[in-house]
Amino acid sequence: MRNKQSRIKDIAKKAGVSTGTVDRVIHNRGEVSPSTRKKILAIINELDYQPNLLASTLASQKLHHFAVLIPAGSNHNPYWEAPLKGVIKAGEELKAYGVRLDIQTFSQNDINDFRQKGEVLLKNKPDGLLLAPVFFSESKKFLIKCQQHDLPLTFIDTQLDYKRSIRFIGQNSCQSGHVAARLLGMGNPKDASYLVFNITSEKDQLYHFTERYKGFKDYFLLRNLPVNISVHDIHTQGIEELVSILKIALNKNELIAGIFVTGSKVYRIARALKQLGIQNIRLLGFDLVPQNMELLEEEMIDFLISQQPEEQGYQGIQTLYSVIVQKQTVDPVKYSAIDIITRENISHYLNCS
Amino acid sequence: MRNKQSRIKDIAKKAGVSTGTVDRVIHNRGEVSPSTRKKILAIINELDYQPNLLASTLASQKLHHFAVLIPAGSNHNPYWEAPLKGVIKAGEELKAYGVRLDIQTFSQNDINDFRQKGEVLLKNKPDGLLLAPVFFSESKKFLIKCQQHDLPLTFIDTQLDYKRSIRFIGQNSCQSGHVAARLLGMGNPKDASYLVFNITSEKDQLYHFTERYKGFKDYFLLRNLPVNISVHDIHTQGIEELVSILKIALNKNELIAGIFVTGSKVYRIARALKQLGIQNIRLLGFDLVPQNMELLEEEMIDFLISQQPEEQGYQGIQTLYSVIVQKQTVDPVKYSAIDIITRENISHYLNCS
DNA sequence: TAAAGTGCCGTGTGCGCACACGAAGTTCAC
DNA sequence: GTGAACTTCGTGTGCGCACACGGCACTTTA
Repeated sequence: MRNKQSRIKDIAKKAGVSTGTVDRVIHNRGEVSPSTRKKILAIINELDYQPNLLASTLASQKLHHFAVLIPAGSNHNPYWEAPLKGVIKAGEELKAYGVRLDIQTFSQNDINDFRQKGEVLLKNKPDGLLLAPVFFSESKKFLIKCQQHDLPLTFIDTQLDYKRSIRFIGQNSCQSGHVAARLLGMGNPKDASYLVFNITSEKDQLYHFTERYKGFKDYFLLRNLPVNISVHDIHTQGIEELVSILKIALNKNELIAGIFVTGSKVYRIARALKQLGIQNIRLLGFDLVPQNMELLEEEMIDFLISQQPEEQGYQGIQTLYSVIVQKQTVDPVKYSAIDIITRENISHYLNCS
Repeated sequence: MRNKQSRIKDIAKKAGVSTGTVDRVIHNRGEVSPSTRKKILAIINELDYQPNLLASTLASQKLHHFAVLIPAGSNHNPYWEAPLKGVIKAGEELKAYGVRLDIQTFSQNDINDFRQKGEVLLKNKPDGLLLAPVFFSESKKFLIKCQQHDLPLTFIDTQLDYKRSIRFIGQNSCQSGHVAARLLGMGNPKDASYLVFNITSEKDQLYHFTERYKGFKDYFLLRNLPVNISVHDIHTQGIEELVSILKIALNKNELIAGIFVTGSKVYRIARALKQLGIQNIRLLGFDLVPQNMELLEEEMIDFLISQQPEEQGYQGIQTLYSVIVQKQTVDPVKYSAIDIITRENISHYLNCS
């Protein structure tokens, strides 16, 4: 048990060759006769040789260049600050391993910005890319260029078809809709009524919105619950439209048991409800952005569903490293946890360090 | 931006001394005149020198010895398999950094086993210890011996008073009781009735049970909800006692809105309910052990609250390393997230790799 | 004044590995 | 049978750091 890790030198001695030859075998650099190669491989296997990563990265002064292309966080939608934080954390950790990040964030409202930043990144010939392809068709075009560079990449948040895709890291949106349905539906009559709001200003997110709604609806369908769901798509910024829709819905005979907001703008519904003086309708939305956290604290929002965005950014970079540098293999899809946040457990989801 | 990390050699050249002198300053090994020392420190500051961890650990062939003393997982209570898994994972990662783990698990029913394993560990003079002090008074005695060795340690699961305590990693049990109350109480009438079960076979866990119950009760108190809570302490193994208690409770006039099990044995209540053919009572308990997961799947259990046990083990070891070896400082308490698990999101909490 | 002691510092070696360079041995053409 | 080309392998150096050793200048002691 106490025998130290075996080194290249040990293998060499045992095989009766020099360390250089062993090294050539390990790195498949040829110039080794088949017989000695076979002998050395056998010994490597026998000793269960694990290369010393420290010494290895220290000696090979290689630099690895990873590009990051994700939306910028804004006051209006600070969500993307979290993945960025994770990316930076991973970057710090991997700095000693010769990893250099080239991070570009683009405005969520500006397709041209996305295109420009993308081109800047590709110019530097990165060894890998972390991409959040929130603009669907523009991302498609961008991926064609990536293909030309034979650039391996990981997706976060949204997944697109790409030949050299290493991994998708993000939420199973349909399943998070299921969770939402359970939390909103719990304890309510079988034929309760629910409101669903898709509140969007940017073009992106549409995919997640529809998938979440699908999951929500299917939950009740699968259980044969004859619920009443009315969906509202909101594109305006003000609160007036929301207030009037809520007013109309509440004036109907049926009881509204819960409100499902398919994205992070749930705080706007909460404010509208506040304005109307309504407290007793269960409200659920997504993402731990400050506005939501505040209203969760006030109990105007009952549940938030989060997807560990910081972890996604972190894993995105770590995955690039372990696959591109360490040549490991990973599952092509990694779904993030669907965290259920209430006023009572929110504190544990804040400093994820 | 493209300047490489500065090295000891750079500092030496800039200060007009040799690398040996710089090294002596960095490691406070004396034998340096105050004036050159000051000069070197200034340059280190100016260049924002960060030692290359790879080279550093590679050169100093130090071995660090960490001991681990936690309960063994059993068929009866497999919970502790999870922290162990985390411990082992951290051990693998730190192997290259010269960390060696000495892991001892003890039977949860056998105080003597705990004592013996503890003595074995101390004999090897570890540099640090990860301890789960589930036996209260015996752990106290053990800590006195640790004190004599001036042994730094991290606690997981339960915290005790100890001078050289580095960190406690575990759940805020009171707060998890709050979460339980919200999930069980949601949508129920103000004066609903709840059953609470403390199911214990071992002596441990008592602390968590009472804290969780306290949090549960306080939730309703704080909101002035005149709920009706009846508590049952269970020490038997069979299902009969549970069935009869449930029968009696259900025959009363009041409606039972939810059942709160303060520990991981919630599956036993679920089985009793199943036997009685009762479906519509909300049931909540703790920990992702296989029995519970199965019944969550069947929707006999509505919620499980988990505390990231694998992460706790992992963090416990990582903390030892960063504090003892890397001389970093950490908060004395690190509460784990209070995960809310339902049938719909359980899959994301299984393979935490 | 020589010997012994002290403060301060430079040099050299090695950690395990990557990789360049060059030295043997072998094959082949003429 | 001689040189060229190729195959196969060993040696040496350096990555950034830790640490042992020894050396120089100066002071103290007899």
